[in-house]
Amino acid sequence: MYVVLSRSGRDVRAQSVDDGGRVIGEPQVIPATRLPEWVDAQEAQRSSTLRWTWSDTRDWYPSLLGAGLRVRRAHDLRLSHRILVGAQSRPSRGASAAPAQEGPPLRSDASWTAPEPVGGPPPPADAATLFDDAALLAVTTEPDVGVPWPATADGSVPFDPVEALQAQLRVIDALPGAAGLRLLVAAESAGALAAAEMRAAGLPWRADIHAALLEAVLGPRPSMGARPVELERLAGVLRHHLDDRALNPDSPTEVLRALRRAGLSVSSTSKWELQRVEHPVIEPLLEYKRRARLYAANGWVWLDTWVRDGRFRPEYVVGGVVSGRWAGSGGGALQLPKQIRSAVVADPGWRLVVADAAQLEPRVLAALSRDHRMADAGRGRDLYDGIVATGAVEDRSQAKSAMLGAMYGATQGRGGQLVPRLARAFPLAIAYVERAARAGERGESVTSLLGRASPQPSAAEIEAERAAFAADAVPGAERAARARARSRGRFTRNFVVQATAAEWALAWMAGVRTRLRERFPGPLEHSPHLAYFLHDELVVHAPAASADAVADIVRESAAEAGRILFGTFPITFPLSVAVVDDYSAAKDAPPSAGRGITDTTAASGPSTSIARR
DNA sequence: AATTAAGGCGCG
DNA sequence: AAAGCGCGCCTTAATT
Repeated sequence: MYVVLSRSGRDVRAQSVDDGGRVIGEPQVIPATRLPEWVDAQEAQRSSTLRWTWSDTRDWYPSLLGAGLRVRRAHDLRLSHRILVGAQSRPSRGASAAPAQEGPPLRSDASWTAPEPVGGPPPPADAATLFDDAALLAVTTEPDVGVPWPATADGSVPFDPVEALQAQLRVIDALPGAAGLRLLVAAESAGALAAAEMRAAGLPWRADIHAALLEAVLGPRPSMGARPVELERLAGVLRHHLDDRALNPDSPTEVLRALRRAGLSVSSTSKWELQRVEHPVIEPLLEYKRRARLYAANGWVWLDTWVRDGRFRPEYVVGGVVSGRWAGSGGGALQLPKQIRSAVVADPGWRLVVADAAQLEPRVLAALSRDHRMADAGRGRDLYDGIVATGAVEDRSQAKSAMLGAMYGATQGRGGQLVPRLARAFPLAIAYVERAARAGERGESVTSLLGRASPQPSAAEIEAERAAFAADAVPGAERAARARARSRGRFTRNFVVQATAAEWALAWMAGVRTRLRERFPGPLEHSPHLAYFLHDELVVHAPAASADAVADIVRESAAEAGRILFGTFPITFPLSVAVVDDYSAAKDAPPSAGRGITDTTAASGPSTSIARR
């Protein structure tokens, strides 16, 4: 049952709609000021079936959270729209593909859909080869406007969310993979709830600890525009070594020029290149860069801007990455340097439960491709160790390089060398990503397990590629076109894994938040709550007495996420779970603990354990 | 003066 | 172009 909310002056209209999209009864009108208590009452009466449906969780949920409520489930029309437009515009292909049944067109409004609206006829059903002109997609017009959709996020233009919901439900029913899409839309909406909750609660942050760390590394806070003394000192060392009194170490151009003048054969000033050069200037230069980065990205200005009342409240952008991963906005939420994680400290009497899914993406690939041998390799232990045990490669580091190489499309270097050995040991898994790569090279879209579609190449790119293979093409164009196609292939190759891993993570997070709410009801801030999320890692801020129960919840939810996505396929998703006072203490279990997947637990120190199904 | 691109580095 | 995916955001350099 959906309860669709919309604003009408100072009132809120609530219309019930059943799972088939049929309107149930008359709309109720609730004064906006009394919405929280009304929502609360509805949740209490029928929360297990009810799905709050609104244009945008970011517009509706914060005020409910502010009133001390948490809702169980939601349907975010904006996020669902985006997913469905992507799924709908994907041409079905292949001789055996079901006839296109795309349902009613959804309006693609640029202000609401992050991916560019795309559309196009299916390519020829026969197996088209790479760079065959026939394989390139022609691009047609956007789908017609079918569903009224607000042009602005505040819903100020006429917009009927009931109609929008009905259209979405019809589209889902009409698309192949409806069950997956239904799940995906629910998971994405749950993510939106979690993101709002995490922003509301914030990540506990000790500004004093952060500031002390800055002083230790940079010296006292400098006045505006001045360079911290430690950076100035290092700059002096660099100037001395490079014999350049005026060198600005922040200018890559100047530094590169000075390095070459000093006789170093480098083509850039990037860390990876400098690391392999022997010269007395390298060490202080890398040290300067490390500290300058801390100063610029997470220095005092960052602290002033982003930490208030002991909390860091970043904005999470749900589905902000094409793969469905979250992005962040403001404060570099998803790039918190490990260097400063010691400032993330639980409140007195509270703990951080830090959980990390071990080798999530390779495990997702094993399950996606139904590769039992790879799944076996990871059962109950570190997957890379398991790969070594099969004899495919010599050591863990090789296993990791090979795995990443396979998922990213490495052709050279260590990864490129090792992928063939992986392919012999795990042919199903490797074939899966290879197929995705070939599809991308042909200009096709690929999908995640639940049906999130990768964006298709733009009309301009396809046309440029076509032109590059014409008889009168400019010299070199063909090579460039092949490079672009390969680049697309690496993207689609990675997309199938990254996007499905993002779905696992959404399911995991959804399970955690639902269980936390059930087990520990009441306002967020007074009970265990999600505090941070980072692709394959979750942090729950919890009263110390509840930390062990929370750790169990996190593990149960991981196992459940595996079942939701992959059913009975025998894949495990081990977690390292640490109950700690500060975030930095959670990083990597001690070596004796077997890389973080043993069963030791202790209330006060770092501890790890494995999730089993 | 105000944007945009490039170089670089943090995270997964 | 790191050998190979996805991001955000900082400073400097280039362009309008």
